[in-house]
Amino acid sequence: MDSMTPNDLIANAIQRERSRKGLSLSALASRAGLAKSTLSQLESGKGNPSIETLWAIAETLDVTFSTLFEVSKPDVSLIRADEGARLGSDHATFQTTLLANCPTGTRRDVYRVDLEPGSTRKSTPHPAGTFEHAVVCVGQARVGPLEATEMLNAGDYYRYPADRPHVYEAMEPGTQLIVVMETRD
Amino acid sequence: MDSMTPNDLIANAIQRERSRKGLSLSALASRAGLAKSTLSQLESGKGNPSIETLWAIAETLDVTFSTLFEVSKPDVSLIRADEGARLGSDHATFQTTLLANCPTGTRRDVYRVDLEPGSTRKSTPHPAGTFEHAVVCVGQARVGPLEATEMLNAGDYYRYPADRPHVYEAMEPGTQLIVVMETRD
DNA sequence: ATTCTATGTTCGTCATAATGAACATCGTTC
DNA sequence: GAACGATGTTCATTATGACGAACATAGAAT
Repeated sequence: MDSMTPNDLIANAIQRERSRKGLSLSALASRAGLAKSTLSQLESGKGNPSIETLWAIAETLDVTFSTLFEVSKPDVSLIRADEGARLGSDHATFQTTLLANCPTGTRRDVYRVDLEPGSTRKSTPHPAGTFEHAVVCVGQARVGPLEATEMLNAGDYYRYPADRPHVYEAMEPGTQLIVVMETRD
Repeated sequence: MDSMTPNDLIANAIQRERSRKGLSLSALASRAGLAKSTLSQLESGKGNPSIETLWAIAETLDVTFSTLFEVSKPDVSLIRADEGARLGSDHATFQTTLLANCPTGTRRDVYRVDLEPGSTRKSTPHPAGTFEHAVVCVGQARVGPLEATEMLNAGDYYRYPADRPHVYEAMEPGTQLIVVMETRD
Protein backbone atom coordinates (compact mmCIF):
# COMPACT_ATOMS: atom_id res chain seq x y z
CA MET A 1 0.00 0.00 0.00
CA ASP A 2 1.27 3.41 -0.94
CA SER A 3 -1.82 5.54 -0.40
CA MET A 4 -0.74 8.33 1.89
CA THR A 5 -2.81 11.42 2.34
CA PRO A 6 -1.31 14.61 0.95
CA ASN A 7 -1.01 15.80 4.52
CA ASP A 8 1.38 13.05 5.44
CA LEU A 9 3.38 13.38 2.26
CA ILE A 10 3.88 17.06 2.83
CA ALA A 11 4.59 16.62 6.50
CA ASN A 12 7.40 14.21 5.71
CA ALA A 13 8.69 16.18 2.78
CA ILE A 14 8.92 19.49 4.62
CA GLN A 15 10.72 17.93 7.54
CA ARG A 16 13.05 16.05 5.23
CA GLU A 17 14.00 19.05 3.12
CA ARG A 18 14.26 21.34 6.08
CA SER A 19 16.61 19.12 8.03
CA ARG A 20 18.54 18.47 4.84
CA LYS A 21 19.19 22.18 4.66
CA GLY A 22 19.99 22.27 8.33
CA LEU A 23 17.35 24.90 8.99
CA SER A 24 15.41 25.15 12.20
CA LEU A 25 11.65 25.28 12.13
CA SER A 26 11.70 28.83 13.39
CA ALA A 27 14.29 29.91 10.85
CA LEU A 28 12.37 28.45 7.94
CA ALA A 29 9.18 30.04 9.17
CA SER A 30 10.63 33.53 9.37
CA ARG A 31 12.46 33.26 6.05
CA ALA A 32 9.33 32.03 4.34
CA GLY A 33 7.23 34.69 5.98
CA LEU A 34 5.08 32.20 7.84
CA ALA A 35 4.16 31.72 11.44
CA LYS A 36 6.05 29.11 13.39
CA SER A 37 2.78 27.57 14.44
CA THR A 38 1.77 27.05 10.86
CA LEU A 39 4.89 25.09 10.06
CA SER A 40 4.69 23.16 13.28
CA GLN A 41 1.19 21.96 12.50
CA LEU A 42 2.08 21.11 8.93
CA GLU A 43 5.07 19.03 9.95
CA SER A 44 2.95 17.14 12.44
CA GLY A 45 0.58 16.12 9.68
CA LYS A 46 -2.27 18.31 10.86
CA GLY A 47 -3.61 20.98 8.60
CA ASN A 48 -4.48 21.53 5.01
CA PRO A 49 -2.18 24.24 3.70
CA SER A 50 -2.97 26.56 0.85
CA ILE A 51 -0.75 26.58 -2.18
CA GLU A 52 0.57 30.02 -1.30
CA THR A 53 1.85 28.60 1.94
CA LEU A 54 3.41 25.63 0.20
CA TRP A 55 4.83 27.84 -2.51
CA ALA A 56 6.57 29.99 0.05
CA ILE A 57 8.02 26.91 1.71
CA ALA A 58 9.22 25.41 -1.56
CA GLU A 59 10.87 28.65 -2.65
CA THR A 60 12.59 29.14 0.67
CA LEU A 61 13.84 25.56 0.72
CA ASP A 62 14.93 26.03 -2.89
CA VAL A 63 13.17 22.93 -4.13
CA THR A 64 10.63 22.39 -6.85
CA PHE A 65 7.02 22.34 -5.92
CA SER A 66 6.52 18.65 -6.64
CA THR A 67 9.42 17.79 -4.33
CA LEU A 68 7.05 18.47 -1.47
CA PHE A 69 4.85 15.60 -2.63
CA GLU A 70 7.54 12.99 -3.14
CA VAL A 71 7.76 10.13 -0.72
CA SER A 72 10.82 10.06 1.48
CA LYS A 73 13.15 7.32 0.42
CA PRO A 74 14.87 5.96 3.51
CA ASP A 75 18.37 6.04 2.01
CA VAL A 76 19.56 4.39 5.19
CA SER A 77 20.52 0.84 6.01
CA LEU A 78 20.68 -0.52 9.54
CA ILE A 79 22.08 -3.93 10.42
CA ARG A 80 22.11 -4.89 14.08
CA ALA A 81 24.92 -6.95 15.54
CA ASP A 82 22.87 -10.14 15.44
CA GLU A 83 21.51 -9.54 11.95
CA GLY A 84 22.99 -9.66 8.48
CA ALA A 85 24.04 -12.26 5.93
CA ARG A 86 26.78 -14.30 7.53
CA LEU A 87 29.50 -16.00 5.54
CA GLY A 88 31.32 -19.09 6.77
CA SER A 89 30.05 -22.24 8.44
CA ASP A 90 28.33 -22.24 11.78
CA HIS A 91 31.17 -24.20 13.39
CA ALA A 92 33.98 -22.01 12.16
CA THR A 93 35.95 -20.02 14.66
CA PHE A 94 35.44 -16.88 12.66
CA GLN A 95 32.50 -15.28 10.94
CA THR A 96 32.23 -12.47 8.45
CA THR A 97 29.08 -10.52 7.82
CA LEU A 98 28.56 -8.59 4.62
CA LEU A 99 27.48 -5.13 5.61
CA ALA A 100 27.73 -3.33 2.29
CA ASN A 101 29.21 -4.08 -1.10
CA CYS A 102 31.29 -1.54 -2.93
CA PRO A 103 29.65 0.01 -6.02
CA THR A 104 31.95 0.80 -8.90
CA GLY A 105 32.92 4.42 -9.26
CA THR A 106 32.97 5.09 -5.55
CA ARG A 107 35.90 5.69 -3.24
CA ARG A 108 35.93 4.78 0.42
CA ASP A 109 37.93 6.40 3.19
CA VAL A 110 38.11 4.77 6.58
CA TYR A 111 38.17 6.60 9.88
CA ARG A 112 38.28 5.54 13.46
CA VAL A 113 36.27 7.79 15.73
CA ASP A 114 36.86 7.94 19.49
CA LEU A 115 34.05 9.60 21.38
CA GLU A 116 33.34 10.54 24.96
CA PRO A 117 29.84 11.21 26.27
CA GLY A 118 28.58 14.74 26.75
CA SER A 119 29.90 16.29 23.59
CA THR A 120 27.76 15.91 20.51
CA ARG A 121 29.97 16.07 17.45
CA LYS A 122 28.03 17.70 14.65
CA SER A 123 29.37 17.30 11.17
CA THR A 124 28.55 19.67 8.36
CA PRO A 125 27.22 18.19 5.10
CA HIS A 126 29.65 16.51 2.71
CA PRO A 127 29.27 16.75 -1.07
CA ALA A 128 26.00 15.49 -2.53
CA GLY A 129 25.83 11.74 -2.96
CA THR A 130 28.14 11.06 -0.07
CA PHE A 131 27.28 8.23 2.31
CA GLU A 132 28.76 7.16 5.59
CA HIS A 133 28.98 3.65 6.99
CA ALA A 134 29.33 3.45 10.76
CA VAL A 135 30.10 0.39 12.89
CA VAL A 136 30.35 0.67 16.64
CA CYS A 137 33.26 -1.29 18.11
CA VAL A 138 33.09 -0.36 21.77
CA GLY A 139 30.35 1.32 23.74
CA GLN A 140 27.15 2.84 22.51
CA ALA A 141 26.56 5.82 20.24
CA ARG A 142 23.76 7.75 18.59
CA VAL A 143 24.68 8.29 14.95
CA GLY A 144 23.09 9.51 11.75
CA PRO A 145 21.54 12.45 9.94
CA LEU A 146 19.59 14.83 12.12
CA GLU A 147 16.27 13.53 10.93
CA ALA A 148 17.12 9.85 11.33
CA THR A 149 19.60 9.17 14.08
CA GLU A 150 19.95 5.62 15.40
CA MET A 151 21.18 4.25 18.70
CA LEU A 152 23.97 1.80 17.93
CA ASN A 153 25.47 -0.80 20.25
CA ALA A 154 28.70 -2.69 19.68
CA GLY A 155 28.55 -4.52 16.34
CA ASP A 156 25.67 -2.54 14.92
CA TYR A 157 26.07 -1.18 11.40
CA TYR A 158 24.40 1.91 10.03
CA ARG A 159 24.57 3.48 6.56
CA TYR A 160 23.12 6.91 5.95
CA PRO A 161 23.43 9.83 3.53
CA ALA A 162 26.09 12.29 4.67
CA ASP A 163 25.26 15.15 2.36
CA ARG A 164 23.26 16.73 5.15
CA PRO A 165 23.98 17.60 8.77
CA HIS A 166 24.67 14.53 10.88
CA VAL A 167 25.88 13.74 14.37
CA TYR A 168 27.98 11.34 16.43
CA GLU A 169 27.13 11.17 20.12
CA ALA A 170 28.68 8.71 22.53
CA MET A 171 26.50 7.29 25.28
CA GLU A 172 29.30 5.52 27.16
CA PRO A 173 32.90 6.43 27.99
CA GLY A 174 35.53 5.09 25.62
CA THR A 175 33.12 4.57 22.75
CA GLN A 176 34.85 3.68 19.51
CA LEU A 177 33.44 3.40 16.03
CA ILE A 178 34.65 2.90 12.52
CA VAL A 179 33.31 5.30 9.95
CA VAL A 180 33.75 4.73 6.25
CA MET A 181 33.01 7.71 4.06
CA GLU A 182 31.83 6.76 0.59
CA THR A 183 32.23 9.36 -2.14
CA ARG A 184 31.54 9.24 -5.83
CA ASP A 185 34.56 9.93 -8.00
CA MET B 1 9.85 35.83 -18.18
CA ASP B 2 8.35 32.70 -16.84
CA SER B 3 7.38 33.74 -13.35
CA MET B 4 3.73 32.93 -13.03
CA THR B 5 2.04 32.81 -9.71
CA PRO B 6 0.83 29.39 -8.62
CA ASN B 7 -2.68 30.74 -8.97
CA ASP B 8 -2.30 31.30 -12.68
CA LEU B 9 -0.56 28.02 -13.24
CA ILE B 10 -3.34 26.12 -11.53
CA ALA B 11 -6.04 28.13 -13.21
CA ASN B 12 -4.66 27.24 -16.63
CA ALA B 13 -3.91 23.67 -15.72
CA ILE B 14 -7.34 22.89 -14.35
CA GLN B 15 -9.09 24.39 -17.34
CA ARG B 16 -6.75 22.58 -19.70
CA GLU B 17 -7.15 19.17 -18.09
CA ARG B 18 -10.85 19.57 -17.61
CA SER B 19 -11.57 20.50 -21.21
CA ARG B 20 -9.20 17.76 -22.32
CA LYS B 21 -11.43 15.28 -20.52
CA GLY B 22 -14.50 17.00 -21.95
CA LEU B 23 -15.94 17.58 -18.50
CA SER B 24 -18.08 20.57 -17.61
CA LEU B 25 -17.20 22.70 -14.65
CA SER B 26 -20.31 21.56 -12.83
CA ALA B 27 -19.64 17.92 -13.57
CA LEU B 28 -16.08 18.10 -12.31
CA ALA B 29 -17.21 19.91 -9.21
CA SER B 30 -19.80 17.33 -8.26
CA ARG B 31 -17.52 14.38 -9.03
CA ALA B 32 -14.73 15.87 -6.99
CA GLY B 33 -17.10 16.73 -4.17
CA LEU B 34 -16.49 20.46 -4.48
CA ALA B 35 -18.74 23.44 -4.89
CA LYS B 36 -19.12 24.80 -8.38
CA SER B 37 -18.22 28.22 -7.09
CA THR B 38 -14.92 26.97 -5.77
CA LEU B 39 -13.89 25.63 -9.14
CA SER B 40 -15.16 28.70 -10.91
CA GLN B 41 -12.99 30.96 -8.81
CA LEU B 42 -9.96 28.73 -9.18
CA GLU B 43 -10.24 28.65 -12.96
CA SER B 44 -10.53 32.41 -13.07
CA GLY B 45 -7.22 32.73 -11.26
CA LYS B 46 -8.74 33.98 -8.02
CA GLY B 47 -8.29 32.04 -4.89
CA ASN B 48 -5.66 30.10 -3.07
CA PRO B 49 -6.84 26.52 -2.86
CA SER B 50 -5.91 24.08 -0.14
CA ILE B 51 -4.14 20.91 -1.05
CA GLU B 52 -7.19 18.85 -0.19
CA THR B 53 -9.10 20.75 -2.82
CA LEU B 54 -6.35 20.31 -5.37
CA TRP B 55 -5.95 16.68 -4.47
CA ALA B 56 -9.62 16.04 -5.12
CA ILE B 57 -9.36 17.77 -8.47
CA ALA B 58 -6.24 15.87 -9.51
CA GLU B 59 -7.75 12.53 -8.56
CA THR B 60 -10.99 13.23 -10.36
CA LEU B 61 -9.18 14.39 -13.48
CA ASP B 62 -6.97 11.30 -13.19
CA VAL B 63 -3.74 13.26 -13.43
CA THR B 64 -0.74 13.44 -11.18
CA PHE B 65 -0.55 16.20 -8.67
CA SER B 66 2.31 18.01 -10.33
CA THR B 67 0.38 18.12 -13.60
CA LEU B 68 -1.66 20.89 -12.07
CA PHE B 69 1.47 23.03 -11.87
CA GLU B 70 2.79 22.50 -15.36
CA VAL B 71 2.61 25.33 -17.81
CA SER B 72 0.23 24.89 -20.70
CA LYS B 73 2.15 24.37 -23.88
CA PRO B 74 0.20 25.95 -26.72
CA ASP B 75 0.48 22.87 -28.96
CA VAL B 76 -1.27 24.82 -31.68
CA SER B 77 -0.01 26.59 -34.77
CA LEU B 78 -2.02 29.18 -36.68
CA ILE B 79 -0.95 30.60 -40.03
CA ARG B 80 -3.27 33.13 -41.63
CA ALA B 81 -3.73 33.26 -45.39
CA ASP B 82 -1.34 36.21 -45.74
CA GLU B 83 1.28 34.81 -43.38
CA GLY B 84 3.79 32.02 -43.58
CA ALA B 85 7.13 31.30 -45.21
CA ARG B 86 6.61 31.57 -48.97
CA LEU B 87 8.71 29.63 -51.45
CA GLY B 88 9.27 30.80 -55.05
CA SER B 89 10.12 34.20 -56.46
CA ASP B 90 7.86 37.19 -56.09
CA HIS B 91 7.30 37.33 -59.88
CA ALA B 92 6.36 33.73 -60.32
CA THR B 93 2.83 32.85 -61.28
CA PHE B 94 2.61 30.37 -58.43
CA GLN B 95 3.52 30.39 -54.78
CA THR B 96 3.82 27.65 -52.21
CA THR B 97 3.71 28.24 -48.50
CA LEU B 98 5.16 25.75 -46.06
CA LEU B 99 2.53 25.14 -43.45
CA ALA B 100 4.03 22.17 -41.62
CA ASN B 101 6.85 19.78 -42.24
CA CYS B 102 6.42 16.06 -41.76
CA PRO B 103 8.21 14.57 -38.76
CA THR B 104 9.59 11.07 -39.19
CA GLY B 105 7.53 8.35 -37.61
CA THR B 106 4.22 10.01 -38.28
CA ARG B 107 1.50 9.10 -40.73
CA ARG B 108 -0.86 11.59 -42.30
CA ASP B 109 -4.36 10.98 -43.60
CA VAL B 110 -6.07 13.63 -45.65
CA TYR B 111 -9.78 14.43 -45.48
CA ARG B 112 -11.99 16.94 -47.20
CA VAL B 113 -14.74 18.26 -44.96
CA ASP B 114 -17.89 19.89 -46.34
CA LEU B 115 -19.84 21.84 -43.76
CA GLU B 116 -23.08 23.78 -43.63
CA PRO B 117 -23.85 26.36 -40.95
CA GLY B 118 -26.07 25.55 -38.01
CA SER B 119 -24.73 22.13 -37.19
CA THR B 120 -21.68 21.97 -34.99
CA ARG B 121 -19.79 18.80 -35.73
CA LYS B 122 -18.19 17.61 -32.53
CA SER B 123 -15.47 15.04 -32.84
CA THR B 124 -14.52 12.72 -30.02
CA PRO B 125 -10.84 12.54 -29.02
CA HIS B 126 -8.42 10.56 -31.18
CA PRO B 127 -5.52 8.60 -29.69
CA ALA B 128 -3.01 10.53 -27.62
CA GLY B 129 -0.44 12.41 -29.65
CA THR B 130 -2.74 12.90 -32.59
CA PHE B 131 -2.76 16.28 -34.31
CA GLU B 132 -5.00 17.74 -36.96
CA HIS B 133 -4.05 20.26 -39.64
CA ALA B 134 -6.96 22.24 -41.06
CA VAL B 135 -6.97 24.57 -44.07
CA VAL B 136 -10.14 26.35 -45.11
CA CYS B 137 -10.70 26.36 -48.89
CA VAL B 138 -14.10 28.00 -49.19
CA GLY B 139 -16.12 29.95 -46.68
CA GLN B 140 -15.43 30.47 -42.99
CA ALA B 141 -15.29 28.01 -40.13
CA ARG B 142 -14.62 27.83 -36.44
CA VAL B 143 -12.24 24.95 -35.79
CA GLY B 144 -10.16 23.52 -33.02
CA PRO B 145 -10.16 21.94 -29.57
CA LEU B 146 -12.90 23.13 -27.26
CA GLU B 147 -10.56 25.26 -25.23
CA ALA B 148 -8.87 26.92 -28.21
CA THR B 149 -11.12 27.23 -31.24
CA GLU B 150 -10.12 29.63 -34.02
CA MET B 151 -12.15 31.42 -36.66
CA LEU B 152 -10.60 30.51 -40.01
CA ASN B 153 -11.18 32.24 -43.35
CA ALA B 154 -10.22 30.88 -46.75
CA GLY B 155 -6.51 30.11 -46.82
CA ASP B 156 -6.01 30.07 -43.08
CA TYR B 157 -4.12 27.13 -41.60
CA TYR B 158 -4.54 25.79 -38.09
CA ARG B 159 -2.78 22.91 -36.34
CA TYR B 160 -4.05 21.65 -33.01
CA PRO B 161 -3.94 18.55 -30.79
CA ALA B 162 -6.79 16.19 -31.61
CA ASP B 163 -6.50 13.89 -28.63
CA ARG B 164 -9.25 15.87 -26.94
CA PRO B 165 -12.75 16.97 -27.94
CA HIS B 166 -12.72 19.34 -30.91
CA VAL B 167 -15.24 20.94 -33.23
CA TYR B 168 -15.84 22.03 -36.83
CA GLU B 169 -18.47 24.70 -37.29
CA ALA B 170 -19.21 26.39 -40.62
CA MET B 171 -20.11 30.06 -40.59
CA GLU B 172 -21.06 30.26 -44.27
CA PRO B 173 -22.95 27.92 -46.63
CA GLY B 174 -20.77 25.68 -48.75
CA THR B 175 -17.77 25.87 -46.48
CA GLN B 176 -15.01 23.45 -47.42
CA LEU B 177 -11.86 22.57 -45.58
CA ILE B 178 -9.02 20.13 -45.84
CA VAL B 179 -8.16 18.26 -42.69
CA VAL B 180 -4.99 16.23 -42.34
CA MET B 181 -4.88 13.92 -39.38
CA GLU B 182 -1.38 13.23 -38.11
CA THR B 183 -0.85 10.06 -36.10
CA ARG B 184 2.25 8.51 -34.65
CA ASP B 185 3.00 5.02 -35.89
C1' DA C 1 -43.03 31.08 -27.49
C1' DT C 2 -42.29 28.32 -23.35
C1' DT C 3 -40.43 25.28 -20.51
C1' DC C 4 -36.60 22.51 -19.15
C1' DT C 5 -31.99 21.30 -18.34
C1' DA C 6 -27.15 22.49 -18.49
C1' DT C 7 -23.83 25.96 -18.49
C1' DG C 8 -20.72 29.18 -15.46
C1' DT C 9 -21.00 33.30 -12.37
C1' DT C 10 -21.75 36.11 -8.02
C1' DC C 11 -22.80 36.62 -3.28
C1' DG C 12 -23.51 36.03 1.93
C1' DT C 13 -22.40 32.62 5.41
C1' DC C 14 -19.68 29.27 7.71
C1' DA C 15 -15.70 26.45 8.39
C1' DT C 16 -10.96 26.59 8.89
C1' DA C 17 -6.10 27.88 7.76
C1' DA C 18 -2.85 31.31 9.27
C1' DT C 19 -1.40 34.14 12.78
C1' DG C 20 1.02 35.82 17.12
C1' DA C 21 1.52 35.55 21.90
C1' DA C 22 2.34 32.58 25.59
C1' DC C 23 4.23 28.35 26.86
C1' DA C 24 7.42 24.42 27.71
C1' DT C 25 12.38 22.43 26.97
C1' DC C 26 16.80 22.21 26.24
C1' DG C 27 21.79 23.91 25.83
C1' DT C 28 24.88 27.49 26.64
C1' DT C 29 26.95 31.19 29.10
C1' DC C 30 28.06 34.04 32.91
C1' DG D 1 22.36 28.15 39.72
C1' DA D 2 20.41 31.97 37.29
C1' DA D 3 19.83 34.15 33.01
C1' DC D 4 19.76 33.82 28.46
C1' DG D 5 18.83 32.32 23.69
C1' DA D 6 16.92 29.02 20.55
C1' DT D 7 14.18 25.20 20.04
C1' DG D 8 9.25 23.48 18.86
C1' DT D 9 4.51 23.29 20.95
C1' DT D 10 -0.23 24.91 22.25
C1' DC D 11 -3.86 28.15 22.26
C1' DA D 12 -7.11 32.22 21.24
C1' DT D 13 -8.09 35.46 17.47
C1' DT D 14 -8.35 36.84 12.78
C1' DA D 15 -8.21 36.33 7.94
C1' DT D 16 -9.90 33.70 4.19
C1' DG D 17 -11.08 29.47 1.49
C1' DA D 18 -15.12 26.52 0.74
C1' DC D 19 -19.80 26.21 0.50
C1' DG D 20 -24.62 26.54 -1.33
C1' DA D 21 -28.33 29.25 -2.84
C1' DA D 22 -29.54 32.51 -6.17
C1' DC D 23 -28.47 34.33 -10.46
C1' DA D 24 -27.67 34.94 -15.54
C1' DT D 25 -27.33 32.70 -19.95
C1' DA D 26 -27.67 29.50 -23.53
C1' DG D 27 -29.56 25.31 -26.08
C1' DA D 28 -32.71 21.72 -26.61
C1' DA D 29 -37.12 19.81 -26.27
C1' DT D 30 -42.11 20.42 -25.89
